[in-house]
Amino acid sequence: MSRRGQPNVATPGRRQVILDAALACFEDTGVAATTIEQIRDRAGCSIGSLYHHFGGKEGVASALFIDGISDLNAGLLQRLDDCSNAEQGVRTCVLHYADWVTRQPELARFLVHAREINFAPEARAELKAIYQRHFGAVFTWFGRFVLRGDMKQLPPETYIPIISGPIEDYARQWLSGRTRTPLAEVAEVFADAAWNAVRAR
Amino acid sequence: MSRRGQPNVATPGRRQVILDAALACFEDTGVAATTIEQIRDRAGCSIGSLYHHFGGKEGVASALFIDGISDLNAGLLQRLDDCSNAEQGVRTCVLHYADWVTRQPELARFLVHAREINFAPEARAELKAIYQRHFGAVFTWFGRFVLRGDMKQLPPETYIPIISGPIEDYARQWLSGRTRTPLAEVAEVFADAAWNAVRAR
DNA sequence: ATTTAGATTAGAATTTGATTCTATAATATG
DNA sequence: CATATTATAGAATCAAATTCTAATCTAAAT
Repeated sequence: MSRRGQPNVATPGRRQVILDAALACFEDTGVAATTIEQIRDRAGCSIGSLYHHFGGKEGVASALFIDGISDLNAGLLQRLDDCSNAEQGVRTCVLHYADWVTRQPELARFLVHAREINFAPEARAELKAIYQRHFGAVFTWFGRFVLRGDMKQLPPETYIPIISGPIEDYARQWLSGRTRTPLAEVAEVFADAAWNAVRAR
Repeated sequence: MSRRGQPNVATPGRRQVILDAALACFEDTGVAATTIEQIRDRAGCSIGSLYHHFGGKEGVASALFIDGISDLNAGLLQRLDDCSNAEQGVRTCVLHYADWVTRQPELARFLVHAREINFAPEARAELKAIYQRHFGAVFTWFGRFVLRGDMKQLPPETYIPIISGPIEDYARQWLSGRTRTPLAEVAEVFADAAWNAVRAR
């Protein structure tokens, strides 16, 4: 017997199961080194199913990446809503990143190390749109404080690196184990540094 | 005729030829997507030769990475020698990085996007040693200015992210084409920001 | 000058992993 | 309940990585 396929019972969450399995594999083995077979095995699905949903490893990675970035971004915008001045806003950018990375280190590790993935054109386009929307909103939020003279006037493309660069760099180190001090313990230092770097004086 | 191998005339520079070919391929196709065959073809060597020298794509990448980092680090230490106060030192860290990336964008692009590579244990150990030596030297250089009270006293592991994080983040954007303004045009802004973030006040 | 050991090169053979393809079953829709 | 669509399975195929053996070169020793 065992002629051909014996598809499973309906598994509506199959997509998410595969994503979770993939993240776990990436965490264990590294993105580059995990094989489709490992993901398939961990997810308990067939090759066919995996390709049906995602079209390959790159597709799985894209989906994971987009989900992660979207969550990170949405959280920041939410917290900015509660801020009422430039300093609070700047500090929130830094602290939110630290919190988010601390809360989901596996996903954060993936996001950080996935920068190099060759996303397909569609995924790239979607990401570009996400970034544009997000940074558009962030700049709108901060714009008034620059105009009002609370923050230095700088070339626009330099604000994000100045404010977020340091905490992201430190997070990368922490996530890869090169540093032990938890993010929470140094986040305030980075928040201070960011504010000192952009405040009008 | 053409029974077996017909090794070439001695090619002492073979190692470097392969490294150059690899960098060119990585630049064209991306690290993940270039195949051994492409590198072999561009280098004009055999598979055997490539594996003999590097043991595979990962080995080629490691060697390239270590060479690049070493050059970057050495350049900084050299330039720090000419600095005589904390502000000069901090600014030099930023400006040197900007210069270096501008001068060899291909290598820089590789370094930045190679973070995710699964280096072999030996390569990892070598890199760790390189970093320890380098950052040891850098901390020695800056230490006196912290003691003297010219710079803020901060958790030691935060200085590098604060000073170098922003320019590295911007460089990553520039290298991947998401930003047009050349590094040289914004480097001073990042140098100012770095100094403002760490100066005693 | 010969011999020998180690380093370097070559490319066929093998292995491993990615991707495609066809068949089967589940689910939804009229 | 017929039909279309979606989801699943896994064998077959394809492509790339890696191994392996043989040939050639280089340099040191005699």
